[in-house]
Amino acid sequence: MDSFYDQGTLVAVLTTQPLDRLLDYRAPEGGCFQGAFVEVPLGPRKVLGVVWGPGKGDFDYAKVRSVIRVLDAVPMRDELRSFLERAGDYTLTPMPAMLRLATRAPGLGEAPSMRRIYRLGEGEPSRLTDARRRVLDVLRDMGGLALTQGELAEAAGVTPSVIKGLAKLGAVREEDAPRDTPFPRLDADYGGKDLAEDQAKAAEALRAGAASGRYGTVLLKGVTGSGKTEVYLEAVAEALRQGRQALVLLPEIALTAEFLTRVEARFGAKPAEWHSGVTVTERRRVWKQVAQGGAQLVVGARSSLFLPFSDLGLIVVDEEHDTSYKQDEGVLYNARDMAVLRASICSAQVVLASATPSLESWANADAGKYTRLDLTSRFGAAVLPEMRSLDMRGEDLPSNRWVSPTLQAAVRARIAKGEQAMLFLNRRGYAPVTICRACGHQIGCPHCDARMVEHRFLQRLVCHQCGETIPKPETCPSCGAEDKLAAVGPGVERLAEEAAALFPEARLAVLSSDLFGSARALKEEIVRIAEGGADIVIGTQLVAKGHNFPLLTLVGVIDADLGLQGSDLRAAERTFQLMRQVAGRAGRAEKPGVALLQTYQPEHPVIRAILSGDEEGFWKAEAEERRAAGMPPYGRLAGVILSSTDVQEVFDLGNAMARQDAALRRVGAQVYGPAPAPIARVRGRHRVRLLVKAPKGVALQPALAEWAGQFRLKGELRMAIDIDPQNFF
DNA sequence: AGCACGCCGACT
DNA sequence: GTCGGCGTGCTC
Repeated sequence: MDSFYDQGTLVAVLTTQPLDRLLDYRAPEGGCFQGAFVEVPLGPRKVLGVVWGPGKGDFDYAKVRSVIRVLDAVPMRDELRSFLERAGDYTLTPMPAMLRLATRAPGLGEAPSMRRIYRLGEGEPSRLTDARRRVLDVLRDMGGLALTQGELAEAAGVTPSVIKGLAKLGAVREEDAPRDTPFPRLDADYGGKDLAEDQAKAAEALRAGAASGRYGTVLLKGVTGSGKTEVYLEAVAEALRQGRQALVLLPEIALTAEFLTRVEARFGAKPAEWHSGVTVTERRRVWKQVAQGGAQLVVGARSSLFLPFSDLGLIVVDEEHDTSYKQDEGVLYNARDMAVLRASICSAQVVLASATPSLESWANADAGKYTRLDLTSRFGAAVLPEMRSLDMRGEDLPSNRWVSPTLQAAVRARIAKGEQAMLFLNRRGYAPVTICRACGHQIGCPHCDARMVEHRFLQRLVCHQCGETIPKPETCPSCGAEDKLAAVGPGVERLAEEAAALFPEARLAVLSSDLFGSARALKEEIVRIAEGGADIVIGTQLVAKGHNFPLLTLVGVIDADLGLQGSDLRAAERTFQLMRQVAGRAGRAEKPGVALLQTYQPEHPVIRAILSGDEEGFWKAEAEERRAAGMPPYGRLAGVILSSTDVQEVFDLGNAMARQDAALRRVGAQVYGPAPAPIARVRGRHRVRLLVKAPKGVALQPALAEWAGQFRLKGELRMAIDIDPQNFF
């Protein structure tokens, strides 16, 4: 049970201000509970804080100030407090920053705001006009439910003055109701579907886990279209039956709309939604209702892991391999790992769902830490696509053309049958490089070391690193030559241009994240395509993320080699996941699909693993390589990124850090670098990277903290420590 | 994060 | 002599 502190006793308060320790305050009038959200004086300001525990009493008692007030919010539970502490320890993030993650709700402490609502009253209007009757009819149809003035006026087709008039007569009742209302109850037994045999088996295992009331992690592996979602929704249903809350994490906001519809079909109502696209009032409602138990299910982005659940019993991480679960700015955490941590603290179940699990999760299942459930058969009549490589060394293709004759013929055959074909290229824009044919100059970003990517659609050059855009120059910025700038290499926009020339009668649709102003527009386009509104779909990574295109029977992967090269230790794994997912697009409904992979290295182990469908073989080989190299998940890595506007400064600090590494050597860790980070300049800041590699099982974080703590950061210098780095830039 | 204190260069 | 640059330190 949470402790209570009487008025005047010392309490230690964690604030959202970047202080490196807790501060003592006197408990306010009326006392406060541990975990209470409070407003405290800090110098001349009032700041947000949480009562973290008893005061230490090591500060001059006369100088200790009082908590100003306890905010109107459910006190933070012990479970969330210890989650924040352990997540902060793990990621080496200062506690104030962790608290900020957990308090990202505007007006969190304000008294519940009210709004005026209208329901049917007792009185009879003296004169029943047409407009007045419509209003009363609407309210009668609501069966006692109340509406806001705006809602009522619109539903009845009247102006607000009609409602005001009825209110005066007592025919409708005016009331004040809290704005932050609970979410509609979800019915665990509302719309269950018939499950295929292996789905039913997996669902039963998940239900048993959710009913156990204990911690456990399940890796739910199922090929695209095997019905993973239906299966894990059964785990959600069980958590709801147990009276506990559930959280479903999705990697991409664009996927939530489709998912919400499925939840509604299964549980009869929409769940709470939490991501950057949600309005501020709705965010506050979600935050408060999650704490009060008025939200049973939250669907959200990684930040929803830090919501103040009153009794969280299940966390689903959908597409658990997705790299966007790793935050790469601000607090660097991996939502997949943090989900497991939070679940272990609050005795919840975790479901990691993926068609192509990360090597980490595969290894954890292999080692027996996670339970593994496999869905093998695809739902309905669909079967896995047939996959073949197209050896580009044998294809006759002019330069600046990327669709091989073999692929062209395959596309034509599909269109002729009234089916859809997809051309996949994981490169946004028109051309990745703009080069001057006179002097060889490549146009780069003025602030970063990245090349500017031509976006013909926008008629500009765009830096994919910092977002800088410039109009496409007429003359070479280096030698001044006119009309010599050439677009080199393919992007989806250019691929679309080529496809339009190759297949003039076909209807094309291009799916690239930067062609849509909003998630809604993108969603509409996806629906249009799914309904047969296009013959050829041209897309980037976006298309690999779980949309259902029933008419699609051919996927052509334009450059299967993209991503195989490079120094990224996960390049092979990523390529494997991406290729399998894209290939999984083909033939999800009744029509069997074919996936054709254009490659210059058909004998590459990754390409061969994809084609042979020997996933276990791929994982085992990849795991063996990582084990031999002492790399994650069989060893530990941490990245240190130093940045400054001054190049010399960053390298000086990097070298000093590499030299004074005694704290690291003591635990058997090694430092590599400093090296220019792969993108050595971002938004005008020079970046240098050090990599720390340690054996598995050593206490790496304390050693890193001691090591990094030796160095004082002056002026513009910044240091970010990235535990378990995913992106190697 | 803010804000105050404090120690060195160009102004009335 | 003083106004102000931002480096350093403190906030219960």
